[in-house]
Amino acid sequence: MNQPVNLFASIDEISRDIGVGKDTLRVWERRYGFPQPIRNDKGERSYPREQWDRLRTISRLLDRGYRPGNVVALTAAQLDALATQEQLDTTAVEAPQLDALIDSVRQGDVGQLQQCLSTKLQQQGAQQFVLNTAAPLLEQTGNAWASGQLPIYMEHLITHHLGRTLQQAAIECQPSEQGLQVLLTTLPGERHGMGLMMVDLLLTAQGTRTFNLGVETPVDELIRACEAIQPQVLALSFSSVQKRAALIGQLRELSLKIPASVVILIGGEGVAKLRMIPQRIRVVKKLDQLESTLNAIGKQIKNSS
Amino acid sequence: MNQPVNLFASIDEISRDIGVGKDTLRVWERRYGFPQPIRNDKGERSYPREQWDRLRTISRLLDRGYRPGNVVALTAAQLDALATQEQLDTTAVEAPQLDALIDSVRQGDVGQLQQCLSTKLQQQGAQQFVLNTAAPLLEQTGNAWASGQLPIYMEHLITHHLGRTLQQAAIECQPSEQGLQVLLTTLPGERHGMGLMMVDLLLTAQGTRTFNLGVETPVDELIRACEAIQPQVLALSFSSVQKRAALIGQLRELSLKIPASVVILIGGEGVAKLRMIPQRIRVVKKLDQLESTLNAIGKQIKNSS
DNA sequence: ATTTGCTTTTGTCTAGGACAAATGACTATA
DNA sequence: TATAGTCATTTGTCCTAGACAAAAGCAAAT
Repeated sequence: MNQPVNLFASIDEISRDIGVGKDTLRVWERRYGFPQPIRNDKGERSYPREQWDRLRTISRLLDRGYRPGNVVALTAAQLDALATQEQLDTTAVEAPQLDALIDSVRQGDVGQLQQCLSTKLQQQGAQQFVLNTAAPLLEQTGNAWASGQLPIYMEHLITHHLGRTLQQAAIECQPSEQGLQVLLTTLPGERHGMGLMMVDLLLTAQGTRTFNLGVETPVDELIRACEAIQPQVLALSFSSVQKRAALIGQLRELSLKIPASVVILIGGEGVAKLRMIPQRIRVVKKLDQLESTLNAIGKQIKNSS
Repeated sequence: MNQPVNLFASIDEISRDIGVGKDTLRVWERRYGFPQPIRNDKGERSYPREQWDRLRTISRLLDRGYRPGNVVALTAAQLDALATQEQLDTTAVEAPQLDALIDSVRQGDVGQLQQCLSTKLQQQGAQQFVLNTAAPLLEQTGNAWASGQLPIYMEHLITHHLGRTLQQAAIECQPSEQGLQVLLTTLPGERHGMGLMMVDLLLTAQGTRTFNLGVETPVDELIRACEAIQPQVLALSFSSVQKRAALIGQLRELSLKIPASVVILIGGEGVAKLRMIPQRIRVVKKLDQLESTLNAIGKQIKNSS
């Protein structure tokens, strides 16, 4: 009764679920011998549940910087060992409380989640809420999902309510009329909007006026948006970077074509390892550095004007 | 200065932007002779801006029920003729006001947009706001984008603020403790969450308690979610249906494996043409029928208990 | 400690074939 | 007139196997 319902999944489902291209899945099979799906009557790949789970773990490890050649071919046991080790390494400060939160969702009590988030928001204020609750909760949830402890629908549920709370908080902030104007988005390929919303709230709470374009704005559109809105800062969020080359290219294009008066800011876990970043682009490696960075920019602009 | 910046786009960009698979793009080229991208120095397809625009129009027409064989090979002029015709057919009631709204965004005045949405929400109340403003605005925006009148970043901007307004409205509603509980999501492949949010607000405004799982919840996860949350109603939203077969299959699976006590509700533009829908699934073809349908369900459940 | 060059790894693209599901047109039945 | 059944056509997705450039790792030299 509580068994997984779909024992097998198509390459399309797998690809979407773990965020790895179909071509890549096929080439892994060719090169590393894993995954090794059975074929259905049409000759199409059909991935058993167990391989699906394993691929999910692999995908997570790749996000952490491991390389396919070193993890794709590992046995399930080796993989789990690595995964738990990784997870321990990054356990957050407020872990127990967040675990309790996730547990409440696990038991079907969504009201509890919503209420708890609101309470924490009240207690901590917007900025601390983002740094101490929202970000770690997201991380924790992701870990729980990756290790199969949390079904994806619960991750959805948590994400949704977290987003809701963030947005509400942002609406309640009164942006000062004369503060900085920040244009906020992600580049094509980055579908995670959560980081965006956290940044949005952080900035809004600080009195900055934000224009959140949502996810995946094409570069040329972004350039046009800058011309139309004329912000002082353009902030881009990256959760994980798959195509470093494309990204660098896009950044370079931006740095050439965006008016020099606009400060370009990039941040998120995905940019930590990047090199070859064009000069004028400033990197914010951690969320808690955002505020000070922005203050610095504010002063800088004030002085120069 | 106001010219498009990227004169050429890769197959990946095109595919993501217009929502058509890469394989499909290649096979269109083979079969219909369009698009006919030039090749870059690596031999890869490189789509000129003009073909990109044309593909976007085509994609829109396909959503309206046209078939590839009949529209992909058309000349740009023929295509435009068809598109404008289609657009005229569906012009909404409150069009002029909405056009003004879109115009304000076009001129870079986002504050105006946000404020206008809030005002309309206050004036009309949640339900009328969804029916008369949100839904038509989305439609109108989509049309403007498809015909190239509105850059995609503006569509993003509008969508974002609309979503924000909807969520805020939903938060302000007080769900009655004893009303219906509705689980809300989309199936994998349907990435449009806007319909979801509109439905969420409509229901919440009505006193229903909603659990919004966000987009693309896999079927088996959905089944588990139903077991955990035990809602009275499961509502699924579809904006456009690409793979009818897969959808019907998923619906059938749901109808078999979801407890019989749960009413399954599907709605959205995508389901209007569906046949072969399993008996127990109820279809809501238009947003304004949602309220009465849900009331009926509420009574039905009350009587039977 | 940073730059330069070399080797291996890795993701994505290409071509053309195949096939089942979906659609549309046509026919036969109530 | 409407509904159900049959057949041909249309259409999206998957397949194989090869190719290649960009990224990452590593070593040597500045």
